[in-house]
Amino acid sequence: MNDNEYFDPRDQFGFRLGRLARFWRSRLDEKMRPHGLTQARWVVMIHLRRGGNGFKQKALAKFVGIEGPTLVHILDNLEKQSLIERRQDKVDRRGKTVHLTDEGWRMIEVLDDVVAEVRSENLAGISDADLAHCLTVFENIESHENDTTG
Amino acid sequence: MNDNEYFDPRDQFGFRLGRLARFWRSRLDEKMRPHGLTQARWVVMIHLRRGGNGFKQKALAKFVGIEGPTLVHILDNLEKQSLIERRQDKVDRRGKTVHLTDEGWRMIEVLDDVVAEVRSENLAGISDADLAHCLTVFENIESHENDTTG
DNA sequence: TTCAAATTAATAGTATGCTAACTATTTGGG
DNA sequence: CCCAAATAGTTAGCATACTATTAATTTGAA
Repeated sequence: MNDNEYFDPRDQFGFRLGRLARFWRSRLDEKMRPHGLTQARWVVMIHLRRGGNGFKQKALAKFVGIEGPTLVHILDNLEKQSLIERRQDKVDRRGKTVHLTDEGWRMIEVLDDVVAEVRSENLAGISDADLAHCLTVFENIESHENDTTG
Repeated sequence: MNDNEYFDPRDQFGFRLGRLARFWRSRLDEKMRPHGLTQARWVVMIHLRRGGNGFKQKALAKFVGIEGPTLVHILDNLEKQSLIERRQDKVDRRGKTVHLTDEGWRMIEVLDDVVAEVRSENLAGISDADLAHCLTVFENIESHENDTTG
């Protein structure tokens, strides 16, 4: 008997999660490549749109769920592409605020279609209820963050 | 109204998936660090155990779900740690087979406990049925691999 | 048999993500 | 006021992941 066929979902979950995340990223990167963007850069731009311009970098990193230095590198690239700009914060000279440029806004509109296409391909045949169920499980797992009291 | 509260699960799925995968990896890496291992290296070792020693590198990469060059680097590190060894394939001199060392087997036994601990922390309060449901959704998404006929 | 095509692993170069350490600035206690 | 501590962003260095390319070897067709 091939024991590859018999999986305990608890044993498999972490590995499958990572593999699917790689799969998802690679599909998105592939479709975005002609536009010169990547998943990571697009995610940052989307959070700027959602949260409004003028985020301080630290707040943006937290909103996106990445660390400061990771954001720095992504912003460097987005700035080189003229899709965002950093401005010196007038109140606190340590800080910088991040803003989408006009070109950035236009890029988001273009990429909305690309992203919608990838989503509909990846999620074809899967119901909203199934996805919502997954998201609930995801939230439960993340909520165990520092809860090692058991 | 803060529209952060109203999420379409289809819009959110990709982002949440990536964020949870980062969270999972970071929890595992943190617990494995004292043993000198990482999630990526451990996943390769676990697949060697599951599939038996003597994989050709190409087959192992496919089994793990990563690309050849990524595996090369991970094997370089595992070999430096004396946890695996590469052997020249006797039949096909282009190929190499990968084998767990005695030390590798011992490490796996030690890490089984660590991994079980992380799993039980991360998955506390989540039922097998919920996880199995997620895995089914994951499979459905991955099955759309090259199915862009729509 | 011989040489082009395919195959296997490795190397080069890039992107993303992390922690630790550094620089500049602000804040707060003496 | 002044200096220690905190904070914001950056830099350095590492691991992981990818694609494109290269080197060695095998395969297969003329």
